[in-house]
Amino acid sequence: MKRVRINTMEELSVAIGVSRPTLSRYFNDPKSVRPSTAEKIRLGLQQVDYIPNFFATRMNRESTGIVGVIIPYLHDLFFASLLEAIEKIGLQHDFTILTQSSHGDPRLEARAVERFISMNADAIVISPLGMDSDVAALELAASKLPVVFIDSNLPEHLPNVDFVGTDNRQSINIIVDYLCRTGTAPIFFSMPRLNSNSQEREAAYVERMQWHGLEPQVLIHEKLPERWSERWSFESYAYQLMDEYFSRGRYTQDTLLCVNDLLAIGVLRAATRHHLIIKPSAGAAGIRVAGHGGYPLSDYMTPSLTTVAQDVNALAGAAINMVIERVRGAGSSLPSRQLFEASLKIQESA
Amino acid sequence: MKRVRINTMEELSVAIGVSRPTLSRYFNDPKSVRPSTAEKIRLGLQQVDYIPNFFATRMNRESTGIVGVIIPYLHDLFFASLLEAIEKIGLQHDFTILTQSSHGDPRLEARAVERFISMNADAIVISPLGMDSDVAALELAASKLPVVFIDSNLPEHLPNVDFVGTDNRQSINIIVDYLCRTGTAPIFFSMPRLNSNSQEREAAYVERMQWHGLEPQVLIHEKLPERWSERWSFESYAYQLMDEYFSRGRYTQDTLLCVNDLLAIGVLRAATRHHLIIKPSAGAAGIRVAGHGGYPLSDYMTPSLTTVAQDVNALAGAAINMVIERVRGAGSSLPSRQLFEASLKIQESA
DNA sequence: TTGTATTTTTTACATGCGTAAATAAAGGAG
DNA sequence: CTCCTTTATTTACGCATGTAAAAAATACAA
Repeated sequence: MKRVRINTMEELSVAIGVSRPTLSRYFNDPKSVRPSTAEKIRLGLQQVDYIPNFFATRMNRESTGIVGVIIPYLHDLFFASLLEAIEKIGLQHDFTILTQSSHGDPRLEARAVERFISMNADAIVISPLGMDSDVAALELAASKLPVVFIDSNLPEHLPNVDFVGTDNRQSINIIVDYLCRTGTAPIFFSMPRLNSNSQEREAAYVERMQWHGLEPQVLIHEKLPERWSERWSFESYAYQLMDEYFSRGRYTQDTLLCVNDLLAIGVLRAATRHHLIIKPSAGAAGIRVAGHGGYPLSDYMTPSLTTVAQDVNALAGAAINMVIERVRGAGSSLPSRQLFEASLKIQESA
Repeated sequence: MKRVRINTMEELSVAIGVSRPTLSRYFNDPKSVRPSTAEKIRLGLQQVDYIPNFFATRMNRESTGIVGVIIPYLHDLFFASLLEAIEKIGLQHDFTILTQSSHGDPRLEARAVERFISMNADAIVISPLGMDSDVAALELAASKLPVVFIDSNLPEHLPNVDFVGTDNRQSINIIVDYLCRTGTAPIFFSMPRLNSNSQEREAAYVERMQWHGLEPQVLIHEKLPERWSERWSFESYAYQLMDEYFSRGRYTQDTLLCVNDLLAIGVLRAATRHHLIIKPSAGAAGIRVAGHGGYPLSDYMTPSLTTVAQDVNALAGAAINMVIERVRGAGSSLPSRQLFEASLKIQESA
């Protein structure tokens, strides 16, 4: 900790003996002032405690360097790892990453969007809630600054919005193919009123099953919890539902392909509680469970979860690259849509 | 979405027909203008798209309403749930919660602290990295605004910093007592160079074991991963270490009390991979595993994890209350230190 | 040495809004 | 209807910095 407490650049300028604008230029690019001046400032800064005001530095500036990130839910490790990847890559590009969680609530999502607009953020990277998102707020945002959807999309595709996500058709195909090849045909387990991914994956599942000449079977309950937060508690939802089914002896010898890993974790837990035989050897009867997403803790489940892993780093990198392109570029290019392949992760559960 | 695009309050004032300062007062408190004027403004706002500039509104204001939250690590669900609790409670008190993750890196932590100083945040709520934290940066922060440590503390207690945490002595006592009562005495499994909690818990463990007249036994490896991010990957660290031990037949019939739940999850996974008998019935030989923290997914492990659950909501609520007190109050009161009890959560693993 | 071209630095204004002080309007009593 | 009190609105200034334009300093050649 240094000695003198300096609060404004004005104070600093008299303390060091250069004009305030010169300091301003130095902070934005030390090479934009004469080397002797830069050295003088550098030495002066070592004697004092000075931190430029965040708001003032961003008030009258063409680019704030802020990238706002909005995710639906913090306690889903998929989003946590996605966010970490975005933060790390964004940091490398000298962006200031600010994050808001919508807590599964569309009103909070809309508020977060407005907050980033009000900050003149360079761009917004958002994993939208989906069905329930406030489309008007997102449209307003897209009309004012670059918006990149990541991982999930809105039902009605917005113009002027870029998209980075996983190729659900590819990912579902490889997991369906694997499951069909190694045992009974999978039943697709989903949740209603989610985002674009759940719909896309279900459609891809149905299509691929028909391609195999098999009858698609979708397990989905229309009844949803009332509260937003519970609506996104996949694992507990799946556990409760399957616990009931298993008690009645249903689905105990089937292969369940879950729309995401958290659902699969809930299913797994229900299955182990009911002492069901998981991933039976050839010929024997038992249940198999597969997920989708590549949840960070899937390796630590017992049995470890067979899934298709999304490439979080690729998604994050692509999103930041799109932001850079929009910020640098003329901004008149068409909205881009970038899909990444997922990789099959065969473990113990299927 | 509305019609007219309005960018500044100035534009809005001519559009509605009241002066700009009147609008400013209306936004800060609609009741501070005449009802007829308020109604006029309200109607006018429905015709336009206007979002006040975030920076400008916080520039020349006594209180910014911003509470900065800094957590070490996003992909630890304990911190994720802590953060969610803080955000929700903070929101109820009309604070603007901004979050930064230090990604386990003390330089990023220091940068986050400086960022919130530069924003004139009303307060900082931080779960410090601990040993590796930049003390100077935190001291500087504490000299400028209220700082509340949550969950973990620094080795050297800073003056002027409030603390909200779990009563480690109480939590360790109840889990040690339970384990001693129901089977072999626990071995304490920890990681070196963590935060204050690991030291406190170890000390509490040693003390309680001696109180029971038992020999304390601590399992700890001094070798740590080089990279910050890996240093905080508890589950993989624990898995690798215990996998090796189990291969050599060590600890396969002991009771392991882990300093946190993620370590326990790693241990559990190693144990199930080695087909060890977990939580043996009375008399039989086998391993028991207990954690500490109340990790959200501990119910979904197989076997489900026996642990002591920290009260995340209580911690978050107390932290926000301290912030409110510091902001409202004269601010001259002594630093407070508030500890919460944890509750024993007996499940399948011990 | 002087004049010109090329940096650097400074002066002056801008950013969008909060807020104290000054002014105007409304309300009520006589 | 007039005057005074109370409340509401406006004028004027401030916040901490960025940045274009003007002024000064430097560099270099003749």
